[in-house]
Amino acid sequence: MPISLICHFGQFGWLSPEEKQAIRDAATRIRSFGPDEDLVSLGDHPTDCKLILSGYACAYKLLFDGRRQILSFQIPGDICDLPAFFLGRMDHAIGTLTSGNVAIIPHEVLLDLTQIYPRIARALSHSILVDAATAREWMVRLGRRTAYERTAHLLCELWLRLDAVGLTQGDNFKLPVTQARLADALGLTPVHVNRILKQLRESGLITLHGGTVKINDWDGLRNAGEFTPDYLYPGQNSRLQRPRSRVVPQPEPRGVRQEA
Amino acid sequence: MPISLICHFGQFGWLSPEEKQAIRDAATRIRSFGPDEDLVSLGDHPTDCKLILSGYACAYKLLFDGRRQILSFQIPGDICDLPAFFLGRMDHAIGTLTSGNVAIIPHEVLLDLTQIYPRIARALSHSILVDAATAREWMVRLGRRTAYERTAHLLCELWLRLDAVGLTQGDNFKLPVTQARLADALGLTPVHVNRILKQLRESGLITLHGGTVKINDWDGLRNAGEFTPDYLYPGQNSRLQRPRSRVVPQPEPRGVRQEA
DNA sequence: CGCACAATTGAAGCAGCTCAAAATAAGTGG
DNA sequence: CCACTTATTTTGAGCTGCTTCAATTGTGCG
Repeated sequence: MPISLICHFGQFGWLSPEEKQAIRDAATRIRSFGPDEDLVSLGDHPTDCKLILSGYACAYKLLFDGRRQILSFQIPGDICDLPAFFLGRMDHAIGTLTSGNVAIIPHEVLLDLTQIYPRIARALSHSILVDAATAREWMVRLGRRTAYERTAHLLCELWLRLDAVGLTQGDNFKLPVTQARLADALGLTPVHVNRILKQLRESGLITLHGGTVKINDWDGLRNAGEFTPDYLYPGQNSRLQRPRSRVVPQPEPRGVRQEA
Repeated sequence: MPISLICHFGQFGWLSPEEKQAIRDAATRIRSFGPDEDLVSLGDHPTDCKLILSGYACAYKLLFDGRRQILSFQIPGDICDLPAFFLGRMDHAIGTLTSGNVAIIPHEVLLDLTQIYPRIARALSHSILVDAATAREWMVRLGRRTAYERTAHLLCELWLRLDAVGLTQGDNFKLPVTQARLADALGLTPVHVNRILKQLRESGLITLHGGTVKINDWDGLRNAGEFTPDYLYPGQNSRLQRPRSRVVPQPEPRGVRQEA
């Protein structure tokens, strides 16, 4: 993906051309990544932000014995290590799911941007808050939904998020994610994910072939997962709509360092 | 709890006396609540924030058939509906667990405060980000830990959070929460929570009587839950330490309204 | 073609659930 | 302060959704 397209996605969708150009200029370089590597590791104190241009990543945490929980999927347009911009330290890791590339934006440059362009600060704030809302729904999914409901729900969420950044083709979307990784996201085993996907196929709700998901029956899938998209704040997250947040974060004056 | 104590807790622990007084003055009134009522409902567009002074509440979401997932516990010092200050709308509900009371702070007053006192803006921002980090650990708990591990982990977290606001007595803390509510937090059934608590008791890790938890074996409990407290950012969350965040949110100029 | 990884299927086990009842605690009105 | 009511905790027994273990089939790629 060319750098000129950096700001066509996600939370930057509703910025002005000037603001988008400022973000493009802020990217000091592009870094490509392969599948299954860590973009950011647990405990890191990054000094830059990574804006995903292409490819998919995920936020995750590990237990000592290797169990892994995926906390969110990171798609083009997402700044995958934005929490560390505010908190200074990563309390989780960011792993890639496919190959792709990211734009590197130094924290200090982003800081300046937020001071010059309040709407950019607003975009970052909004991203943090919508991520938190998505995490809340993720908790409900893990804690109180059956495997079948969970899977249906996640597929709905993925379609909607991908559609917001123009990465769907009608009812289809690419899901270049192994069933083992879906399992890590859903809190299930890979074997069971396989069986559930089979059920969803046999129910006629979806079709799966070659890493592409086709949603055949939107109402059915939405119903199966009891999916309501309000938590994604679609009216604001989408590039089709302008922001209406009343309140947003802005950076403080420089100089205070995070962590001893 | 008298209003003079409002700011002794939680994210306000490290503000200056002047800033604390400003928050005290911002509370237009105190409202008391009983157990098991909604402080804020799903879909609300609150115009004020509710700072818990005493008692316990929780954030939760319901499924249509009544299944409930508790997303976080809200303790004295927490502003339970802070996300709505930024996003305008509640994507979840806040229910009380005990009786208690809250200080009501109108959004517009809080907005002014954040503009006058950047450190207050920083405190709010920090609260949002630590809540998000806590949610990440909550997801791991729900998705990848066994019932025994989950319960041990949650008890560790609760002790630490309560201790940060001075609500522990040594290794003891009051947990005025029914097992059914613990179950909603842990993604389990009440019956199973009961059995797990029995196991924790019989392992000698905790003692339970009359709504009071005593942690007999900190190492054992920490180990059982594989608990590492870094996600709570204890160095900053505690009133014992001053903030070091580099970047914080501040409000934008007034006038832009949230939601159509 | 053949290697490595992913998807699929089967069979058996178990963690946690459901249903049901008893014991204990907590209110509550007299 | 007691008797009565109601909620909560506790325990048992059986069940099931998901897991574990293991083997087979399919698939992308050098």
